[in-house]
Amino acid sequence: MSSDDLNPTRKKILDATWKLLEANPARVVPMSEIAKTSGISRQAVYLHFPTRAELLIAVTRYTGDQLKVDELLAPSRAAETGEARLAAYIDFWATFIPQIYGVMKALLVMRDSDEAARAAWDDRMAAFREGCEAAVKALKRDGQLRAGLTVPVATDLLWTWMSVRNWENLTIDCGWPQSRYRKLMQETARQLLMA
Amino acid sequence: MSSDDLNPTRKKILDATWKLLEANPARVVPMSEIAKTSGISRQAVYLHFPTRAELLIAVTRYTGDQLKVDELLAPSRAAETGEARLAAYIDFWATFIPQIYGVMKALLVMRDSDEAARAAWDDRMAAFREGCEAAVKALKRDGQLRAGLTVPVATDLLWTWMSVRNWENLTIDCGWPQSRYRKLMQETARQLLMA
DNA sequence: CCTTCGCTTGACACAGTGTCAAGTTGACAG
DNA sequence: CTGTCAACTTGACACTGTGTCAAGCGAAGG
Repeated sequence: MSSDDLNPTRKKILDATWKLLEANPARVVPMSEIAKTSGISRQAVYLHFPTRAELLIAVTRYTGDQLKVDELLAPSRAAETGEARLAAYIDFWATFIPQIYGVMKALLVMRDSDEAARAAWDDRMAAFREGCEAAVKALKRDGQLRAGLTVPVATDLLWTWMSVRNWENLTIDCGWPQSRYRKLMQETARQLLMA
Repeated sequence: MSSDDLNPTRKKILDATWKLLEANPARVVPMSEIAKTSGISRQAVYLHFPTRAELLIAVTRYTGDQLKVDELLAPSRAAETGEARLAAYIDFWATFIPQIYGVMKALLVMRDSDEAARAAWDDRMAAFREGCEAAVKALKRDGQLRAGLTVPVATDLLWTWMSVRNWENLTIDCGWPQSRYRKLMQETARQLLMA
């Protein structure tokens, strides 16, 4: 869908932005630097993306398309049991986060000061949340959901526990290798949600 | 200790900043607004706090002093069993976070762009982490720590799970009332850490 | 040949941080 | 009473970054 926007200049900008954000997720990359890296004038960037927020949002969609999210999600969707679905979803997410972290972080930083960025972030998070909810519902269906947990509350828990910020906290701040993150997320999500 | 800095102008600035941050945690409050609210010229603020980061750091210390953290921590420190210590610590934290959220959020926003803010945040978080570690060690001592968890890993888990960002996520984004947050933190921390 | 589209160049307004210099005011010491 | 000093004020400035505007340029296509 959004891959139709294959305008070469636009693509150059998106690629440059992605690259810069991935290289330095914490820093707020100025538009001038994005322009320079794209090999394009600063104004041309504004011609394609009227504001910084719109550029970030477009990059978010772009990375999603490039990474073929739907394919990565297939195993989770195909899972028979709730338990398997949860495991597959966590696996997907643990693979996915590191690849989009730079872009998501940039969006997250803007979220506090920009309405459009907030909406874009919330939209992405809502999609992620749906995945969590589907897993939780599958658990519930199989009678595996821990006593005392309703579907929405369990979804909140899972969604929060697997959030980008927690990934950041555990891998970047605590220095966990990706493998440990993956393993412990599997284990702890079970502890949190299952009977 | 830092309460000795009872210089009235300084205090006015700290109070105004605290108030403004608490009133609107997300927004980046400009120095000019802090000055106006303090009833003082913008330059005078810079006379007391050379940079925005130093002001935020001072406010963080100030709020800690005002809220008598040590007193609030007493029940946790006095706990006999590991389980009681964990429960008391979570209780402390669930009471404490909402009161410092505005200030911590401001520090968190600056953390990504300012070295001093990063250091201040990390310092506060290290203190919080020590509390987590003490609780985890008490659990370990009592043989209550879940099999397969080492003290540092369990500390990372607890610390991450109880983080300011997760509080923000659950109460502000998910809309949980404070009571539910407290109750579920107690419950889930057990699930995560205990045998 | 002339238009139009996509881009460039260079200017500008605006907000916010941090700096600087000169002036005011009030307290306190001699 | 006078002089001094510290704390504060006023008003300017430089700098960075966003977003806007207007004029120009070059190549593709009617």
